Amino acid sequence: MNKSIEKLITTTQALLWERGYVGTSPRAIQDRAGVGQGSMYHHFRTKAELAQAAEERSAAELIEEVRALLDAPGDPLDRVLTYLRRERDVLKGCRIGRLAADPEVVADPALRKPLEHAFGWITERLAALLREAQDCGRLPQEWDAQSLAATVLAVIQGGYVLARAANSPAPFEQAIEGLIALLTNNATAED
Amino acid sequence: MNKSIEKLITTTQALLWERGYVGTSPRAIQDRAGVGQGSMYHHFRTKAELAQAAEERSAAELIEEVRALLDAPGDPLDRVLTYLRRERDVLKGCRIGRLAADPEVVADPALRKPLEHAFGWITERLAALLREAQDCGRLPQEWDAQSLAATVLAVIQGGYVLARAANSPAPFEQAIEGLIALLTNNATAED
DNA sequence: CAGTAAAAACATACTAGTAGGTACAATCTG
DNA sequence: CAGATTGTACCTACTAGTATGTTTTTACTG
Repeated sequence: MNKSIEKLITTTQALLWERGYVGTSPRAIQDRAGVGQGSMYHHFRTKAELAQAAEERSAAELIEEVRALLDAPGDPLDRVLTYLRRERDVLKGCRIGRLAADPEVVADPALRKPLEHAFGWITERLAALLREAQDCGRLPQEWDAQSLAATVLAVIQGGYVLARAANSPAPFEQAIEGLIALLTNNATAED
Repeated sequence: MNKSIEKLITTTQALLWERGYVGTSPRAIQDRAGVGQGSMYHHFRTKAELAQAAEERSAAELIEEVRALLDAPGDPLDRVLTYLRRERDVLKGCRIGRLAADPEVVADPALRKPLEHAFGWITERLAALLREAQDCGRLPQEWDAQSLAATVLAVIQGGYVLARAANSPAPFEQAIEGLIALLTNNATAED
């Protein structure tokens, strides 16, 4: 067990979430982690390398949380709705989506990969559930599950953006409710 | 006409879009604008003051562009769909939404206000059109137009996030197509 | 099992360059 | 020529490290 490495990664995760990649300085990481400069640069050669480790951890944690919700037993569409209504610290935003705003993250393949992986995984998992929902007759067969999955994830990510712009969770909640109305009151609802 | 003021504002608009508030330094603004430090600090007392002017300009421009699209003649729902399919430089993201990621912007009321104003205006305008669409019978009356408007805007903003994370416009386009399917293939479609 | 060698871990000092300004003199412009 | 504008110098603090020295572990030998 290396205590310093662990502390550096969790601290960097927190700072990346709060302030993004450009807004997070090595010094801020060291101070908050209570780890000296020499230590930090011993374990991680650059800020980017440490950020990458932190991103990978955050992506894995997010995937694990979403997997737990979406793998639950029950009706597939209901599980998607549960995921949509999941409790969130809305104004804090998404630990992964936040990083997509940083040009340095998007430009560096190593820094961008964890984002692509997390969002790719969630989209695929949602698409699979939505296809199940189509097979159950709860969604029209002619809809494209893959596109719909992207829509679901986009509403969440966009909801965060609107909420932070308004400094209020209300737009997030409205966006979610609007999507739920769209998903539950569709052409198959009258069967 | 003050040439320096104009150049400073348009340059800051561009830099805020590209790099956000934290990532934009006074020096970078001066260099790209070709304006000296003395000039800049003569016209704008702080970086925040200049950023605010740039944000207000960007918000006004965005509103004007959206207004032009949404005020066009024709069926209200079709106008929303046209807005959704509008051409965009997807990987560049939204000039306003990008700033919601910056904690310093969200924390400062003066810097946050233009975002709240722009998104508030667009949401209201969309909600009005969606209500019209309900009155035309193209959307179910029981849906809440305000929530739906938030959903539409969230899909766009979230689409940008997903696209940048994937370094590809594809997730954006999928999210839009999914939303269009939801909006056009609903319970009233069988009337 | 003591002793030691090597490596891993941590700390301190230093660096060139940038962030976000202030102070003030010089220069336009009406 | 007064007031608006601009250029230059300067400031303190921070960024992203490098360089170097000091402990602390671990691993092996006799």
